[in-house]
Amino acid sequence: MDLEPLLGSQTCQSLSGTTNCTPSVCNECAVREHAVCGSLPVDALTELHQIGRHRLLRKGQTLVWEGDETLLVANVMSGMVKLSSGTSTGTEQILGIVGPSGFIGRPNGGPAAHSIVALMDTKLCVFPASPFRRFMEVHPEMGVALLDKAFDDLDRARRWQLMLARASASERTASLLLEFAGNRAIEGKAYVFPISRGQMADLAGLTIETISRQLTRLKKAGIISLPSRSGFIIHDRGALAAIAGEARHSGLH
Amino acid sequence: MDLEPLLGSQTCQSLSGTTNCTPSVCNECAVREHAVCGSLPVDALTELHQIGRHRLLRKGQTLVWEGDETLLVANVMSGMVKLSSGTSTGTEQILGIVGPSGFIGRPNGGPAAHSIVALMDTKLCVFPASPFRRFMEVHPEMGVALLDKAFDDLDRARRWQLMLARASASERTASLLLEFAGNRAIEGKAYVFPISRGQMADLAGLTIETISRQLTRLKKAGIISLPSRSGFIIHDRGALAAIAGEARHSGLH
DNA sequence: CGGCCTGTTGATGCTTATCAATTCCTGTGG
DNA sequence: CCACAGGAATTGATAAGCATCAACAGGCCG
Repeated sequence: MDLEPLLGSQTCQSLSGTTNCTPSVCNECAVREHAVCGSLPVDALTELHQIGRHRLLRKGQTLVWEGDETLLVANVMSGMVKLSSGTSTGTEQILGIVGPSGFIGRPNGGPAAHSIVALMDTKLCVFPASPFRRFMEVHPEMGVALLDKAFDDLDRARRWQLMLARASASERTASLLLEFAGNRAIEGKAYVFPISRGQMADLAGLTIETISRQLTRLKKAGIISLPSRSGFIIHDRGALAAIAGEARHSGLH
Repeated sequence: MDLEPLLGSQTCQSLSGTTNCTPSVCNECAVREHAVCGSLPVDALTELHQIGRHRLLRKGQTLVWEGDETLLVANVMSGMVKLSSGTSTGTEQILGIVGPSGFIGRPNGGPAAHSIVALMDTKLCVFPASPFRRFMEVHPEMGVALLDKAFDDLDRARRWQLMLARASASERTASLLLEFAGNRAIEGKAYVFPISRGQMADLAGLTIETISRQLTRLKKAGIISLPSRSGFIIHDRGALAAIAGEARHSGLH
C-alpha cells in the first residue's frame, strides 16, 4: 500500500557503465538539502536508495506504536507526524511534532518511546533499521550527520521546554501558529491546523478554551484570520513573532 | 589547574609487551557502565584515553561559553553542570541540568547553543572535539553509543517538556527534588540543592516564592526536611513520587 | 557587630482553568 | 441537494492557582 521503491524512478543513464549520478528522486526531493542525506556523496546516496522506500502515510495512520521494537527509521519529506505517548491516567499526550526534513525513529533499536502518527497525508523516506545501521557503519558521515541532527533536535526541545516553563497563553498560541506555518511563514497564505484544538492545548500546556480565546483575540487584532475551523491565515507575521517572543511586555495579552 | 592526564595513573603492567588491559582509572570510574564509553572494547578504551583528560570543574566555573566554537566534549563523572542561555531580555535561563554519566558538548562543532557551568565541584572526562571526531570515525560503535544517548536525552527532554506543559507547582517542585536526588533517591540521606531557589524557579517555570512555599508545604507534610537552606532530606520517597506524578488528584496542593 | 543577600512568609490581583451553555461545522443519510 | 445529528469549537461566568508586591528573618561576609 502506497509503497514505492526509491529506485523505481531513477533516470540516471549509465552511458559509460558507471552509475555515480544522483538518483533523480533525490534531486526532486524538496527536503534533500536539510535532511540527513543532504551531506552524502553521490555514490553513498545511491547505495542508501537501495535500502529505502518512499511511503505515503495517510492522515491518522500510525507508523510506529509506542513500546514496539524499532524496526525502521525515516525522513519526513512532506506533511507532519506527531510523537505521542499514553500517560498513567490513560489519556494520550503529544510529545512533539515533526515536519519536513525531520528524522524519526531510533537507528539503534530498543522499544519506541512514543508512537508516530501522521497528522495529515505525509510522505516519508523509510529505511529498515538494520540495513540502515549497516549503512551507518560503512558511511560514518551519515552517523555524524544524524548525530548533528539529534543534537539540533535536543537544543530545539530544550528551548521549547523553556518556552513552556515561562510563556503566557498568548505567547504559546503565537508560537504554535508559527510552528504550524513553518519557519518561513508567508503572510496571506492559507495554512491548515494539523491538529485539533484539544491537541494544540496539550502541546502548549493550555486548555481548549484558552486556545480558542487566544485565537479569537489574535483575529480581532487583525494579526490572523480564521476562514474556517481548520485553517488560518497570517496577516502580520512580525506581530505574531513579537507576541511569541515577548508578549509579556507588549500591549496585547 | 586541576588537569590530570588520564594516562597518568594507568596501572596496567605490560608484562608481555601488549597493553590491552582496561586502564585502571576507567575501572574505578563510577559512571563507566552508563556513560558512552561503557560499550567500548578494551583496546578502543585504551586509545580513547590517550586523547582525554580528567578535569575538575569547580563550582561556578564555566566549561563552555554560549556562542563559542565547540572545542571539546565531555562525560560527567560526578557532580552537576547546568546548560544555560541568555535571553532577549538579558536574563539568564537554565535549559537543563546534566548529572553523572551525562554527555555534554557537540562533537561536530559549530557554535555552542548554551553555556556549560558547574553547579558544584564536578569531575569531567574531557576530550578535544577534533581527536574525538577522528576516534568516532575509526570506532563507529562510539558514534552509535553517542547517537543512542542523544536520542535518550531527546526523549527525556520531551517528557520534561510535557511535565512543564501540564504540571502544577507541587508536581514541579516534587519532580525537581527527585531530579536533584537522582533516580535512586534514598530516604533519610542529606542532599544538597545544586542551584539557588531562583534557578530552581527558572527551571520549573515558577517563581522563587512559589518554590519556597511548596518546599514549606512538603516539609509540613513530613515528606521532606530542610535542615539548612541549601540541603534537604527525603523522608517519604513514595509520597514525593506520587506528587510528582499525579498531584492534581491528590489532597496536597 | 552590622550590612547585605538569599530565602521565607503574608496580602492582593491577574491569568488561566473549570464548569456550563450555545453555535457552527462536517459528515451522513434521505 | 438538503436536512439532520453529532461533535468540535466558541463564548460566558466563576473560581482556583500562581505571580506580584511587600515586609521580614536568617546566614555569611567583612
